[in-house]
Amino acid sequence: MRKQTVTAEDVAKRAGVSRAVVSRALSSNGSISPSTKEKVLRAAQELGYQVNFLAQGLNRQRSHLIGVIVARIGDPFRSSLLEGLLHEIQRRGYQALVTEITGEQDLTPTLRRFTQFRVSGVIVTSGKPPETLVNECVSQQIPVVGINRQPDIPLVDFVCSDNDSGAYQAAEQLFHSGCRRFGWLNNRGSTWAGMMRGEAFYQALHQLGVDTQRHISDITASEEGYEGGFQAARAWTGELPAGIFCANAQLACGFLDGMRQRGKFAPQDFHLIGFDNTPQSGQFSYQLTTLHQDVSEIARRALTRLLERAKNPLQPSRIEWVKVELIHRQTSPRIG
Amino acid sequence: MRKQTVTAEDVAKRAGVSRAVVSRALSSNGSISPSTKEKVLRAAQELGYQVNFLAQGLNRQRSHLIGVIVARIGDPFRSSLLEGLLHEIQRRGYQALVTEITGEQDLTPTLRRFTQFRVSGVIVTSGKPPETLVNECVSQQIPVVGINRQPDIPLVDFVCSDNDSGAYQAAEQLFHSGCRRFGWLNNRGSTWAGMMRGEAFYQALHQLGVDTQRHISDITASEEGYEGGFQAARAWTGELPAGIFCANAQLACGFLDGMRQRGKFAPQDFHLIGFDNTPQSGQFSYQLTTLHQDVSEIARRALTRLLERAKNPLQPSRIEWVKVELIHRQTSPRIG
DNA sequence: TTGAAAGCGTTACCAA
DNA sequence: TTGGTAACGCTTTCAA
Repeated sequence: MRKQTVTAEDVAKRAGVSRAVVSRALSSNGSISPSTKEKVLRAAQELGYQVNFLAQGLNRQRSHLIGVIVARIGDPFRSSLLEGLLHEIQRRGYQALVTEITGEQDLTPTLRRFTQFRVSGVIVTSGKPPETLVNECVSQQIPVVGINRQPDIPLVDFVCSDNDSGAYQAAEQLFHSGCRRFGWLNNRGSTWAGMMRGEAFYQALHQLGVDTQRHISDITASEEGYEGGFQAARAWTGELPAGIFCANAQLACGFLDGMRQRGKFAPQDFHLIGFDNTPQSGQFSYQLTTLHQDVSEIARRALTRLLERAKNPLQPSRIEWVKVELIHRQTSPRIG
Repeated sequence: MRKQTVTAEDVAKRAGVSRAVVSRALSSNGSISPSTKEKVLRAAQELGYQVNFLAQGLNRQRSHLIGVIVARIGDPFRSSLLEGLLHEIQRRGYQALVTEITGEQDLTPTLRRFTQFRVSGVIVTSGKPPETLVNECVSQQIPVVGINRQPDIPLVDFVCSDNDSGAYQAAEQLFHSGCRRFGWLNNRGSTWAGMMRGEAFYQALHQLGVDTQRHISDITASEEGYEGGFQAARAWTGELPAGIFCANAQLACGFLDGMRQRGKFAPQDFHLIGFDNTPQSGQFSYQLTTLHQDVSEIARRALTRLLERAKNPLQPSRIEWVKVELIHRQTSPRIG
């Protein structure tokens, strides 16, 4: 019975050279004459040689793996972000190691596992990794980048959608549509990004001359997602604000439906602007005016930051803000 | 400058034993006295020792990685299936290697990459891997399991939702609701699962005494997903069938919206039953009657099959049908 | 430009 | 029960 897998040794033998030469031919790392290189390549081809990434990684102290931490993939925005990341990771010749966490407590074992695989980098799209853990990564020269997370960890880069700009655009759209009473819809225990959007919304309205104490109401959902928005709408008792801004699309769609059930519709009875521009928000039944997050661009930048920091691990932390764009749909139609 | 990573050697030194003993203490594989085992474990703990999975995998010829092939994660059903798989993979102590493919042509490089990482198994949720490639896996003792794929590859196991049963349940529900003219909605270039559902629907209606030649119409969407269903509804010219069964939830929601735009509503103007029970299908705006696919159960069985075949690579191919359940909602209300 | 050899960190076999 | 040692497959000095 012959050996199952063909190794560099086999290729070397066939090409009449040494293992070392084979390595050089394939990694184009170290000098080699064009003719032997071709000879080796042909031999490798003929034998169907495939590098053993485990051995390669062990030797180089780094695999071609990139760890991705996600949560609640069922959420449409999250899954589209993951899709963007996978695409970009593969495009750059890496392979994604994906872990879904269900809470902060999963972060430690996950990050640890990633280091055990000697990943080339870690992308965090959910949770807030404890600083000590991140330091472990840093000390092992593993770059970490956070997406839409609070950018306050040294030596970690962040790529975030421009929440401020989004909130301003929303505030202006609502204000110039004639709204004078406003609502801010978010769920209890929101993400950092959600909270940023809320704060910026208040600020923007303040700058537009709105009395933020008296004319903005917080609408707080007791849970996240569609269900949270739905319940919040059903539970709302006060007067309905004319213009409502919402932390994300799922909440917004739920709110829309909850209000619909009470016989209230946008844009007739209130305006509503969401965030994320998930596929669902564009569907006929919702047609939600919303801020588009450019997941492809976010993914591209995240990878760029990762690879750059791999070369230069101690450079200061960088934060990149990715432009968001207001998509005008029915729940707050374009003005004029 | 001290060494960056702590190795088994370091632990051995500290515990006053050999590397081999350390290995045994951690893998509980090979005999070791309880006292030394504890000693080693403590030393490992104190040093914060973590096994290098690359080295381990290289030696054992198998990593603790499981490759997962997906496509269009943006689709709600697909992302929930992925979620289920990730959960199950992690629960069993493995780590998922996820690759998104955009077409059949991505399959070969992906599968090849998986073998280069010496994965413990491959789960295919999209695409139909060429038999030669699968044989490569088989010859390397890498188990492959397909989910909702056509079960016709030797030495590969399959886990599928019970499309037949689902189609029968749908047919009965529609028939007993009084429908006598039927429609089957699917998109051009559908998946195998979609086609199975259609065939079974025809069969079921036939058994119920329906003249399948004259009383069932094919409604064929020119593209998949919501958009496809929406367009199909807008483009439909014939008489609207009383009871429509649809290959999946996205198509169904799109169809519902497309009809809604034309002033036609379910269940007043027609009945509609979808497949998948995605979160969206339960939302207030759709309330789609649909067949629930149990993704957790599918994931569990897939992993079970994978691990079992790892032990016994040459056993005959197995197909498991996972029960589906009709969820009664508004588009075809429960009878009686 | 090439080859020999020394690792990379584990595990598994074989003696002791 | 233990320790030595030979793999696992690749990369990378260092000489030649």
